[in-house]
Amino acid sequence: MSIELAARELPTQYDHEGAQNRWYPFWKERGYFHSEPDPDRQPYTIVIPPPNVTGALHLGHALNNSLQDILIRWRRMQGFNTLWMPGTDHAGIATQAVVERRIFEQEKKTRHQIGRQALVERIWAWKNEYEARILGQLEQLGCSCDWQRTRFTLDAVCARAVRHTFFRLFKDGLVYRGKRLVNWDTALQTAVSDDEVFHETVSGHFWHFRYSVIDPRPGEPEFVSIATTRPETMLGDTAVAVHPDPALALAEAEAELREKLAQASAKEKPALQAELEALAERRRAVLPLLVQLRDMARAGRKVRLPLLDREIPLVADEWAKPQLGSGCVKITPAHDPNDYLVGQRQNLPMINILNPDGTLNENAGPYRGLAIPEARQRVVEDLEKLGLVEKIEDREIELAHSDRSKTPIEPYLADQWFVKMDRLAQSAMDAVTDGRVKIVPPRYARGYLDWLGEKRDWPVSRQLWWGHQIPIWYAPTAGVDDLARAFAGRDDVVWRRDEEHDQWLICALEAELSEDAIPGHKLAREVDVLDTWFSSGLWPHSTLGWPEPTPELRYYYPTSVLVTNRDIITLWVARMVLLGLYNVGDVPFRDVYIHPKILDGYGEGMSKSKGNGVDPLDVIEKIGADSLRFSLAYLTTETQDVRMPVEFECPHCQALLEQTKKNRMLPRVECKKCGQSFSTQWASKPLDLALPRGAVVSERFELGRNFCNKLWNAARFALMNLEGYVPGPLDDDELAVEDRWILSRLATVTAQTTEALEGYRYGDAARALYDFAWNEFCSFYVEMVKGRLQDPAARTTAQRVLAHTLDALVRLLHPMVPFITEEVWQLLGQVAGERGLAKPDRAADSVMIAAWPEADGKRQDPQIETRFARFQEVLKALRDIRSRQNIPPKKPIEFAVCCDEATARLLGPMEPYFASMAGAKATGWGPQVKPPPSSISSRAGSTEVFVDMAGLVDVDAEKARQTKELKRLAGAIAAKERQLANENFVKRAPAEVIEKERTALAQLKQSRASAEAALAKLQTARE
RNA sequence: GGGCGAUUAGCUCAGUUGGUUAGAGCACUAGCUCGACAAGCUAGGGGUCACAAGUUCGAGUCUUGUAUCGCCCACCA
Repeated sequence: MSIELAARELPTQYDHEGAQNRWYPFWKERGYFHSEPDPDRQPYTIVIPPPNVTGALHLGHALNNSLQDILIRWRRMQGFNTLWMPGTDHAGIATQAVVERRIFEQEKKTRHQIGRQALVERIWAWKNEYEARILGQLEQLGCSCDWQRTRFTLDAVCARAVRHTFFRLFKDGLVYRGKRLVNWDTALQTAVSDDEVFHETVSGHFWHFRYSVIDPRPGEPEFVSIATTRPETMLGDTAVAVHPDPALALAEAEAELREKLAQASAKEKPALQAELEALAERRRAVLPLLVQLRDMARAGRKVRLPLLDREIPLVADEWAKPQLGSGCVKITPAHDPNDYLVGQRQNLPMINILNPDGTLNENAGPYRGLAIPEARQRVVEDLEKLGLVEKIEDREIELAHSDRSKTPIEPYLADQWFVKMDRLAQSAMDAVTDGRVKIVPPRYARGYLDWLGEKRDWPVSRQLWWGHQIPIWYAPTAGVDDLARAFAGRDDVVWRRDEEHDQWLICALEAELSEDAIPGHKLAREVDVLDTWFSSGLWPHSTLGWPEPTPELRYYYPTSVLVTNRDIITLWVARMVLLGLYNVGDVPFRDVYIHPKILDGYGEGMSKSKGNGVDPLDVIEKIGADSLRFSLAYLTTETQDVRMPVEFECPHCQALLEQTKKNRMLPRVECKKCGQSFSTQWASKPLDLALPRGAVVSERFELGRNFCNKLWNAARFALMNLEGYVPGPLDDDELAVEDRWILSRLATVTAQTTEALEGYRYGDAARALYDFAWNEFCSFYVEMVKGRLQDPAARTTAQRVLAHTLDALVRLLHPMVPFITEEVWQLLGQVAGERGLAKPDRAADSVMIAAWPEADGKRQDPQIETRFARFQEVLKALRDIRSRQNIPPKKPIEFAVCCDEATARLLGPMEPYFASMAGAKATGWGPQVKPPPSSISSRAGSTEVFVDMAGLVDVDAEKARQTKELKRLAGAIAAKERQLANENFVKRAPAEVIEKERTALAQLKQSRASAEAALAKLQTARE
């Protein structure tokens, strides 16, 4: 069969599924993804932000990984030795919470009923399932990861890095154990970090209580008033605070308010005014009392804590704001972050009243054993009986909730492990400040520096079962000599005194210490595990084999770029920088590229916990990974997040159903149009899964789909026309005008694409290629070359340029659309195995390993591009006239162009193309051209195109158009004349700008004259 | 409360050092099955560039303020 016939049999629609199934295994089998250190080549390395194994990937991940793959594929083609390190994150608390919830739903068992070992086994099973799914999704996306190096943050290699890091930190005194107030999740019974807490407004109350002053002297108040939103915490009160200088504090508050008032808008003023008056009133009414209480506090006076009958001191502390409430505040150091600070400052006892499960402990006296809500109710009732409740207000409260269990957070005093941040944080700040790590876009550096600048110690222990167990053993009874004897000669064991608990802390590097490692004493293993960011913070070097000085570590580290989103700049990026510097002595990556976020149709970020994450799987199945990837790249611009409204496609009637907030995560949906139900990507129960599957799609991906299809058909055209292709050097003298033009454009676009990718400007690169491929290659080059492909004399050169241009285009597009470009590359290889202009070469076995095109500056030809611009203008004018006058597409027309000599010379060689592309025959061009007696005109820049109508004119339509045009011109001329009449403009604007404006005005006037003439002629024609 | 970003066509978004009366995709209208492509081709309609003031010969672009939306951080006994 001839090549042409074979090509004709290719489907007119790109078969994405076939290409994906063909080429991914092909690449993988040939080892293209794999990288080995090679000192002769320059490395280019990316470590994947390891996705959590909590669930399947969504479109946000699809974006993140597409962008990485684009960089990796592009750099690979540029000749770098590229490594893309894949893997997944155990995601400690998140994964454990998901699995615990699942077990509770299905078996009604808590983790304590199941036990540590069994639960961990269940989580491993979950991890295996989702890891496989996630890695499969990455493959479907086309990611060219080095799968042989796949890591998991909890695997043996990463575990070893964790042990070594912790050991070093412990040895250097950078990790310590201490009591701190933590966010306690009473459901999961673990501390959670600030980042795992969200606030929700709930309606609650504000209770005002009285504590009686002990032995009030004459003139002294008998009570102090305090207020709280959590009455039960009063059981843990250890003081009542009043401001040390209430007068000054009030004055300052007033001054501040006045300043605000001075700058406030009229709308805000009344409220501020009222506030100011209230403050003045307070100064009169409350201040004396506060001063008195302050003096009492200084004298060491006490109040009686009701219910528990405890004496607690009055203290003077700035935390008590005289402008708020009664001006006095109860202090519960063990259950409130601010009170905790007061407790530290004032040396107050810290009384913990809670058990880990959220019930009250023995410190709560008679309330012991009650859960918080009951305790709250009882405390209020009992205080009411004592007449100590002043009033109860309704109030909206921003209540902290755990992100994981969705239950309220209790501030809770617990022993935790911390990493000292001062030195480490500083090192990470310096790395960004001095440019060793470059954050793109640069505005994100600020948040990073601010956050690190606080240098808050990092709480790293979690009371979980899923994670890296902290390698610490407690020796409460042993003495320092026992330790020295037991671990004599071992440099893999270090110990440190824990004064607070009067015990030794022992850290072992890799060995597990047995209970009786110290003869005569019992060791207890720390049961807590490390924060998940501890192990992911090591990711860039742990995956490369650290602490071993592996060839990989030496060669690939520091990695080239980290591609991630802004949510985890502090949590993760900052930790990687400081731990990388600490462990390896160098930054983990040169660049950090922060990409946009994918938002759902309601502007909310996609996340697994919110449930609005859309699995890209439906999109890939429906329109292919290439379409998805190209669309995402096209949408990746610098400042704008990507809003991605999605729809369900009913499998019964193909209706598109909007994804609403309500239905967005439902396992089954009922079609509004046909009434039948279908399952969605969230289905998990057999009953739902049995239904036909409705895909989640978004019309926003049609851009990519249409583009891929356009590319596919351009390739089909080329293949159909490469019969008899003979490779050979190109003779520049034989190049037609369209050849020179497309080669010029190709050189420019190649440079633009490369430049855009270098600056992580994906959207620019995608746009440049989209416009070139569609509007230049397809719409003009292919159309213009058709004639020569039928002409035996011109065919060879035309084929060579066509094959070369397609070849280059496919290469440029490969990083974004890997599958279709490979498909085309392989097909092209069959008919044109050797390609290239000056000296054709055998094409690479795969476009994936083909060389990235270099912009050939010598091919850039401004003159030919100007010629094309003129040509395109005239062509558009002709088509415009044809369309407006309803001249049938096939009816030949004749036209003349009135223009200057230079333009005439440019247009001359284009004559045949007017015939082939607009069915129009030129009768003349130049300044001498006179309009035919019956003609329609259209202006294009400085030229005017006349089409000989010979009785075809639709007079009314044309008159309307010319009138409208005249109006537009009048406006434009007026604007220009105004500008040119402005003395300042003429005086100050650069000469070239003025000249440009003058020329433009002259042109506009000329256009107006011809429009008037045309209109006049139409009037006559009518009569 | 502090910080960051946004506001341009019905929708989703581009718009470079300030320089013709502002562009794309989708949607819409009209016409096209001509040997690459109807997921297409050709043409068209559609915008007071959020608002106000300022700088400038000239502002979508720079400055200030206002409004609205989103995100991050902190805090609210």
